[in-house]
Amino acid sequence: MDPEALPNPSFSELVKFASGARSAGRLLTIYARCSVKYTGHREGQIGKGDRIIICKPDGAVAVHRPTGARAIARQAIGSTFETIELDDCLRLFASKGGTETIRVDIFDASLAVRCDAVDEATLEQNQTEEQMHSFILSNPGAIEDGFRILEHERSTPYGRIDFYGADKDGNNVVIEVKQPIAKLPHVDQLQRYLSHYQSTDSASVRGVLVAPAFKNKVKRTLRDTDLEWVRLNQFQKHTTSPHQASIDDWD
Amino acid sequence: MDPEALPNPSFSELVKFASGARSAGRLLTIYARCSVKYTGHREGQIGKGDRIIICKPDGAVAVHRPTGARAIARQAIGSTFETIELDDCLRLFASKGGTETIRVDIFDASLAVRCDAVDEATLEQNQTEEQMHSFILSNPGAIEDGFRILEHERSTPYGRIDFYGADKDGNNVVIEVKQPIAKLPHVDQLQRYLSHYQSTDSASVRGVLVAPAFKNKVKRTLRDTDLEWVRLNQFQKHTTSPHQASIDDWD
DNA sequence: ACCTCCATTTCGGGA
DNA sequence: TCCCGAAGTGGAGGT
Repeated sequence: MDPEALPNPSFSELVKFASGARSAGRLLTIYARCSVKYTGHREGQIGKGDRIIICKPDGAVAVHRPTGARAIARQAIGSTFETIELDDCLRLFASKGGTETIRVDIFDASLAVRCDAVDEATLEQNQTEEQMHSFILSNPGAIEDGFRILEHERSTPYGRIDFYGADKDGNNVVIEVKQPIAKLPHVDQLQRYLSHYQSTDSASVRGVLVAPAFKNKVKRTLRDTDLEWVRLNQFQKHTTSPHQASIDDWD
Repeated sequence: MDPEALPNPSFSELVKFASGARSAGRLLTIYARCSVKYTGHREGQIGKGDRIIICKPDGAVAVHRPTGARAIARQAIGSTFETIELDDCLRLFASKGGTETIRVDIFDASLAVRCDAVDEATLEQNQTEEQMHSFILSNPGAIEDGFRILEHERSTPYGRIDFYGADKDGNNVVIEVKQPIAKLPHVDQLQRYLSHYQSTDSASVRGVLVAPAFKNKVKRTLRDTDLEWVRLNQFQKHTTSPHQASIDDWD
């Protein structure tokens, strides 16, 4: 990654360092006491504190505080980037589309690092809803005996239905799939889809929520509203794993 | 922030450096070629690539790729942290509650940095739902003439209602507030609250969605289901701002 | 101390 | 390009 570190940079050194990183397409990180202000769908600001500012070659910016899993502020991919030296601070400014902006005022920079970074790998995820969809497509009988899929991802004025199908008696069935656990808003979603058919179709349409796990309140609500559920526990997360994950798990 | 940088560390140097950072409550960042694997509600993995690994004193971990506004993997606050030297890699392992784990296998570390970081500032945000709540509390008439608030944040078996009140004719009203724009799931939420009162109360209860903006589909759905909406455009984001934000905006 | 529910934001896919 | 849904964290409040 060939990192260059610049300790205790002056503002003018940092401006040069940053612009060098940008033009070379390098990843830039700055360790500094700074304040942040941003605009966009939301506006917000935060006073001075010690933070790590990451400026990525694709225009994304992330500012991390010393606490919390998430960045305190960020800027989307494709932003353009400026630096300007003011009286008491060095201002980093990134904007996208004119209204989405982030402004980082650096009062005291302790370290700047720029490096190359190549990352071609793609993330693979398990226990996703998409995997449940694939499984159901191949095994419609897992929903119930005789279930047939009529349409996958069917569009309606009230949103896209995961599966539209029919049971062995010819009733139509709306299936909503959830991962990792079905909650109250998911019951609402199923209700919304059903309300479409109940207003347009005369025939009865069944609604089924499919998930590896259900909150108790969800089962009760489903019962109260004449909806059904199917538990596909092969997609359950490993709470009952034979052993806890540990650093020694080899792979 | 008193940063220490350790360029091209060996695995054993890095182990020592990391454990020193941890015991001193310092913020640690590692620039390295690594692969990541995590478990929790979801499981996932990503192959080798150049990334920045941030290990925070509160136990949070974030791994950033050279692209994208978000971290590719993260671990929540309160995790405990181990490092172990294996044959071909240095393994960082953080876990919380036994099932939520992240494992970073470092194959080639280019730089490690540890530093102090103090950040006492609190984030101030505009255009939040909470601000709309305050406004409505002070100006219930903004909902409609004669509207009275009976209860703010009223708990029900189906969730917490933003405002429960009464109109000038004595009808009860359920208010659901949304920022920055009301979407279909928010209509569902309002319906869910209303279904509670429609099953328990004999009197009619009105449902009103309040937001600075509404999707067209939302207005149509509200009309179809005999619900109402109120637009509070003073909380609208500044699309029509007199000037674009720029680096020269002073404050 | 855990659980539940909700606000919030980004990302990806489809229209 | 816009719209919608999936996904994951944090925080507040209740048990």
